[in-house]
Amino acid sequence: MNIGDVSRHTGLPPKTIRYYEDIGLVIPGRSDNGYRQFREQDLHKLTFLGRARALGFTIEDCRTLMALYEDETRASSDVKRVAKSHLAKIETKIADLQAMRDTLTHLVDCCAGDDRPDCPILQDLGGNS
Amino acid sequence: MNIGDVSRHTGLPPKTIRYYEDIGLVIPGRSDNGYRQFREQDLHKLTFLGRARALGFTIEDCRTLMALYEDETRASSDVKRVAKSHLAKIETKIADLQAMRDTLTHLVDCCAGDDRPDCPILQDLGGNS
DNA sequence: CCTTGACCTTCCCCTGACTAGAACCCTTAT
DNA sequence: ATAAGGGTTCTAGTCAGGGGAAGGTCAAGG
Repeated sequence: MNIGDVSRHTGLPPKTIRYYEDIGLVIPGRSDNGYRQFREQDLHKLTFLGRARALGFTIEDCRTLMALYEDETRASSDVKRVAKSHLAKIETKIADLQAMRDTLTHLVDCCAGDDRPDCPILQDLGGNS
Repeated sequence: MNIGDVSRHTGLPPKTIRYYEDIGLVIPGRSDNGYRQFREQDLHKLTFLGRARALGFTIEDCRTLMALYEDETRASSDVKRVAKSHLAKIETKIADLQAMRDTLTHLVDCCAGDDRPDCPILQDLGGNS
């Protein structure tokens, strides 16, 4: 299977797949003409990576999760720890963004949005709070 | 005022302040010894930038907002448009993160987290959904 | 006068997770 | 023969700075 087919199967851009090879997440074989040859196993790995990335795991987390995935003797607690740690980061990000959103929403609501220069948004940014 | 004092006043690291000069957001003077000399106006600008960045505006947005801030003939609608556009991006990010959080929370809750290898998190990532 | 330590300068490389583009090779169809 | 549509490698760019080296400057203390 060539990289284009893999791309269509996994939804990952070819560039991304090459990048994943670059950093050692997949190691496809090569045909005589130098083209990457992906097996069912590689495709499975890439799908795994795509899903993990879609859940926001970092590449390093993905590396860890893949290792656990392939380790038949893993403990599910190890997986859970990685996931919970990631979850905590997500919660933090959400809270930060919500704080921004609340402040911004308030400011936007206070701004007339007409052709006059008076603007509570700029006033706030300028320190006149 | 030297960069260290400005850093303490604004809360911005010296590196960040130099970076802002680099990209033309502030243009401090220089003393004879080559040190940057910040005036009240520069300090004010940097405070503005710090607040805008804290609200998640991109550097380019900050550039736009600063220009509007200094333009006495601005229309508040221009400011509001920038803020609303940014707000929309924040809302999108929050929604994305919440979707990740919900999925992850569910998976984490389903995972025993013990020393056995069975793990619904890995099962999901592996495509057995 | 000399040294110490805190400050300042520029310079270049590093981050994450790719993406864009250039220059080139391979295969198949026309 | 050539054109289209794969594939390859390589470099450089993104965003918003951070780390650290090599060196200049300044004020206080011995």
